[in-house]
Amino acid sequence: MHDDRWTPPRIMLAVDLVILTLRDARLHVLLIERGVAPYQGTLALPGGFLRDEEEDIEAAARRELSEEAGLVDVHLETLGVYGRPGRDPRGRVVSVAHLAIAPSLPEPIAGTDAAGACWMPVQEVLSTEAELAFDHQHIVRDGVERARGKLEYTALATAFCDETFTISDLQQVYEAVWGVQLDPRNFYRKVQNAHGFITPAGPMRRAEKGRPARLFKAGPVRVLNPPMVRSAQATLPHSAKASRS
Amino acid sequence: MHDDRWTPPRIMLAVDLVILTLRDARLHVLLIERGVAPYQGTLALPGGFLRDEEEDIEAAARRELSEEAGLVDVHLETLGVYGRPGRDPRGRVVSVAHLAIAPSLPEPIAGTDAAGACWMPVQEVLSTEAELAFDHQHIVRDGVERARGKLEYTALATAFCDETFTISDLQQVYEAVWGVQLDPRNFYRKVQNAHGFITPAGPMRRAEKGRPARLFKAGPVRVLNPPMVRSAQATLPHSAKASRS
DNA sequence: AAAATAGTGTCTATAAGACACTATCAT
DNA sequence: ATGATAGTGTCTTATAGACACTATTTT
Repeated sequence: MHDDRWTPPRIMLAVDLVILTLRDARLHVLLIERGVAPYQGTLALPGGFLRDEEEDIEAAARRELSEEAGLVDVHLETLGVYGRPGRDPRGRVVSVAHLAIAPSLPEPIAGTDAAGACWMPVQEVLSTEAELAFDHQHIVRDGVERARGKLEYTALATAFCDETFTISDLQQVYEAVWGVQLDPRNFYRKVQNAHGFITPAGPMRRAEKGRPARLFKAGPVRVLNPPMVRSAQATLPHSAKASRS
Repeated sequence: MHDDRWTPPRIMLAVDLVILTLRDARLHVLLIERGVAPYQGTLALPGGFLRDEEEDIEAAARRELSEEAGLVDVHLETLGVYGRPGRDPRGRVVSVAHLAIAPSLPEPIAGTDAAGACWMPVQEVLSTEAELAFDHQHIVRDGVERARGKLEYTALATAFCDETFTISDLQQVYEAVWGVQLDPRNFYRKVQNAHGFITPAGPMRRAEKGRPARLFKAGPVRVLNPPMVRSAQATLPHSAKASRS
């Protein structure tokens, strides 16, 4: 079928990171201004090549997460493979994209590298045309889609929160990621009924403006049952809908 | 931070295929007996290296699908990346696993290559220890998990069926992939209520033993609403459960 | 007291699961 | 007629969404 001397082609393997977080109730993604060609000066996802032939892919992703964003111990999962020929002018580069979820952080970045790192609202990234380097806008879109879907049937939302959080903190996550408004009363009930989703974190409380809320921490369960269905209606209590009757 | 002459390592990229189908109401996966080292003589997933540096990854997967299984025009999606160092004794090989779903086929294989190809019940593959080459058992497990999950909220089940099919054909898919038994009456209602899941295919029918059934074809919708929830109970009408009362 | 957020309860529509019943074929 | 599979209807229970109401804080 083919030449006996044939050997497989060698390609370059990169990891890219879609790092999502919440900043003032809006979903943001971490972008870095590229310092070198190609796409010098253009915004791009943090990432880089495998360091050597022995490095594990997830280890490389965690290394970039630490080097470029100063993040450790955050949720990290494989998002997909992006390897279309021609996506990188340097040659055949196949990138393994990862999705990372970080709790809200005060600083834009506390990392070591990456002077030009910034948190950018996802909405802006996805609405603009040809703003990001490579196929990174497409990767961001896929990452956000993944997060939206997993919020429904897994406990991923807690990855956006600090160690302890209130139920409205959690609601803000759902509202920001899904881009909808939810009824706090029904949300409260659904979260409580999802067995193992959240567990009380001591009798502590926290205040600021209204009645102090109970604190919770992530529960033991990763798959929600019943799931937090994102059904058709966005539950804007009784507004909008335009005039109808 | 690093040497100016540093260049990224070059790795070998492979594609592997988890091809699932139904054979006499059981879920099967296509395996091939390896003809060359490493793992010569061991069962493995069909797959192979990228042919050249220009070949697109999905194109390579479709090529292997055709060469090794004789399949064209079947459902194909990326499953994941398997690149742990040491998984292949030939060096650093990163494999992009794909999930393919084929309708029931009479022949074991009609392909060109692959003399030693065979359909193997998934249950056997997953229950045996260290039976498959490389990390392929793990990949099969992930592929089956993916299929199980997607059956719930997408129209993937129709990919297991021929162009036209009956509702019990579809039910067999769910029962085989999930490994449960479902009530035909409730299944009928749920499938019909999932808007756009299936559409009638002419006034044609088909018979064999009982009353002829209506024929349907895959509908336009890819995401099911409402989903086909695989809830806790397996709905074995009124059997088993062991003696209890 | 007023404003604001936290948390509970109640009502209604919808969907899931259990299962009786009717329909249409081959033999 | 009988057996087998297809398809419909009905009942009960659980859950989603709408929303009234109570609780606990700050100002």
